[in-house]
Amino acid sequence: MPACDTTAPDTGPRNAGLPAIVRSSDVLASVFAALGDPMRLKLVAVLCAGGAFSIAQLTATTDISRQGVTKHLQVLAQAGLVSDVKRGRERLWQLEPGQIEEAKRTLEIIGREWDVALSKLKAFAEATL
Amino acid sequence: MPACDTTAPDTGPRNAGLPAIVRSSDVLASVFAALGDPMRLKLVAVLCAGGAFSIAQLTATTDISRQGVTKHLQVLAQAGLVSDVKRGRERLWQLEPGQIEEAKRTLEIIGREWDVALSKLKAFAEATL
DNA sequence: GCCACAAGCAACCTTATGGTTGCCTTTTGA
DNA sequence: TCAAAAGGCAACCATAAGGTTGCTTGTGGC
Repeated sequence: MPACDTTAPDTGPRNAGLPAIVRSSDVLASVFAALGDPMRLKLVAVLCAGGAFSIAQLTATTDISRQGVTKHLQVLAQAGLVSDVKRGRERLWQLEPGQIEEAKRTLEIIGREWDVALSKLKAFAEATL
Repeated sequence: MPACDTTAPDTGPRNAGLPAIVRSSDVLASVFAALGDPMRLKLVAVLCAGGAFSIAQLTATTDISRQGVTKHLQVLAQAGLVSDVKRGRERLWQLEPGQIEEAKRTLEIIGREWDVALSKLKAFAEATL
């Protein structure tokens, strides 16, 4: 897969102040991708509501197999959204809110930039009318 | 273990006060999934920085084919993140910030719930020491 | 020491996804 | 009026993703 570099060609929509979003887009995309599945979203919701749970406990809240849950947890872990701790013969999973904060901040930036762009567009339209 | 069962009267993580997240999880997941790809994230960044662009213009900012860009735009559109307007022989795409706001709000909720859960856990731990 | 429970590993299957190419339709403008 | 630009449609390909089953390993309790 192409690495999606930060400097776009100058033709067309030049990167007029492209937000820092694009720079770390791979990490960020992996976070969004991890949240982009109903089952994982549910697991996150369960974890964020409860604290730390074992795989068996988490599996009980779903209707898929334990292995399925494990795979989802690994996806979430790889995106840095959850972390695990071994305790005895079980492994407890809990939320790691850092990346969630990061993702939230990105969405804030997008929204803000968009507002700026919109107002510029509007000003331009009014000026040329 | 689930710490102090203030609201959760059961063994596992039953739907103990699951946030409203889960209800509309499918729509929400599709939004996150749409953002969960570096190329689409870049397209969103370009759109949010610039206003409205044609497919050809957007393609010029990437290194994939026009058809590839079209597919990505359709994914974004299906998630409600962008919308299009036909103008002459070209089709202009622009951001639709509603769903982005929604996603941001969800992440806020997750973060908040998690804080609450954490403080409960902490209180419990301190009480039993 | 032994049994049962929690989890890990690995193979496998099916479908979705990201990307391509080739060709057709619509619109523009000289 | 007709060539070229913008885009749509459809087929195709490779690989990743979601899920399963079966078996092995590790731990705890009696």
